[in-house]
Amino acid sequence: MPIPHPLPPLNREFITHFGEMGSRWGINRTVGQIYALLYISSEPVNADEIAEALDFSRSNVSMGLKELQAWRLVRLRHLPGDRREYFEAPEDVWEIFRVLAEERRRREVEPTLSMLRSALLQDPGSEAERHAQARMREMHDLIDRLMTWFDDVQKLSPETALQLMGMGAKVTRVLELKDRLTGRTPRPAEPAPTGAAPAPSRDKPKVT
Amino acid sequence: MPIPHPLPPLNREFITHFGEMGSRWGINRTVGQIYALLYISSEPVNADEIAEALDFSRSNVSMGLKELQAWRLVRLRHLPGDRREYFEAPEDVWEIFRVLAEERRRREVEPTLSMLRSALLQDPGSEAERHAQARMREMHDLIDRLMTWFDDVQKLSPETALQLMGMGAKVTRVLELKDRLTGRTPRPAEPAPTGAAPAPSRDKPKVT
DNA sequence: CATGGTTTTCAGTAATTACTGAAAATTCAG
DNA sequence: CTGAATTTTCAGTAATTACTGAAAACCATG
Repeated sequence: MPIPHPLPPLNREFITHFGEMGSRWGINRTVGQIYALLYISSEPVNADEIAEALDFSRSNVSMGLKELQAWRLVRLRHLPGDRREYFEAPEDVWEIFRVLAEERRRREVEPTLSMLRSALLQDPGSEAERHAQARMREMHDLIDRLMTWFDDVQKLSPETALQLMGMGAKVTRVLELKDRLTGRTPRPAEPAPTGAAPAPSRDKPKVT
Repeated sequence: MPIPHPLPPLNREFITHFGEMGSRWGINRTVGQIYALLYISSEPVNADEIAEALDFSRSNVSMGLKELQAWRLVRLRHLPGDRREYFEAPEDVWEIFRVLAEERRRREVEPTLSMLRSALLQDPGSEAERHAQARMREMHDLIDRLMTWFDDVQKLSPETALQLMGMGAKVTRVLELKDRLTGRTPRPAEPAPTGAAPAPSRDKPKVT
């Protein structure tokens, strides 16, 4: 079943919206639209169909697909008896979200962490630099924690991850209980590793 | 203590990097740089100092600051005996992260959810629309869950939130245990509310 | 309420980013 | 191999976004 032309209003609306959103998140509008189209299609789509449906030039579509492949967001398929390449988005939305986050991390977060780490190794030649470093350390530590946490969640199966989120604030009761048992009141920014605590902090080499 | 001019190399490097990063996340480069400057400054800074330090026109700085205020990322201060306005970033990185996320949610995520919800209410006039709707529902549900979860975390104190993340995968042991107790093996995408389960799923009106 | 200091606005321009068509490269069936 | 089908590249151009200087608006003080 080919892509209807023109696109039905619902599909059109979705695609337009995601083009818009893409551009707000630093992804170019046409790439966003192409992905939206793939996402809502019930079967793989080839480049010509995309160009037709969205009224982009063939070369624009080619570039967009290249970009999406670089982001590992599309699967490439070949239909028997057809030389053209067909593209599709993963079935599972959570998978898409995961890959997107992974890729952004690789491209943007990791370089930022490196930059911060290297800045923290230099010795400050002035008060301005000393203070800047202190701030950078705070930022580094937050990002680092967020990433470690994200690693953990990422390893979970989609179901477990969603379930975990479903628990939300509930989980904190465990923490409150733990705090009461180990007899301290939540205060310091540092997890303050309590010897007897059931969840000793991870021993990532901490830049200090 | 005024901003040194030219900026010391460490500070310069940090600022440049964040300008770059900003643009990759859909925030214009100069706004990113201005914020980086504020972030690493040990005291409030006025617009002229920013223009001087970064070599931007005064009007460009004015627009950048306006933007940052709209994002609620800067505090405005007045120093006694000085008519000019001084700006500063919050002390706490987690607070910055939180506000940023909140604001992006308000501006981009909520409109997307609305769009999806409204699309899901229409009745599909074709098979293409019917399938598109099914995909939209999946996306809606994922975003909705992520947001509910984020709400919960956001309510936590910074310390507790970081602590929670520090636990990471550990938390899942609780889930595994619970699954074993309630005698099911993680499988369905839906949390499948078990009557006796300690954490019954939230009852947000589900678009269906 | 006039004045100098300060911030904001905005039309014009510069810089960047996106898009296109034509041509080159690739791929594969015969 | 050859050539038709398909995809990619890329130089040129269009569209968008960012930035500036000059002027307007604002505002605290004498």
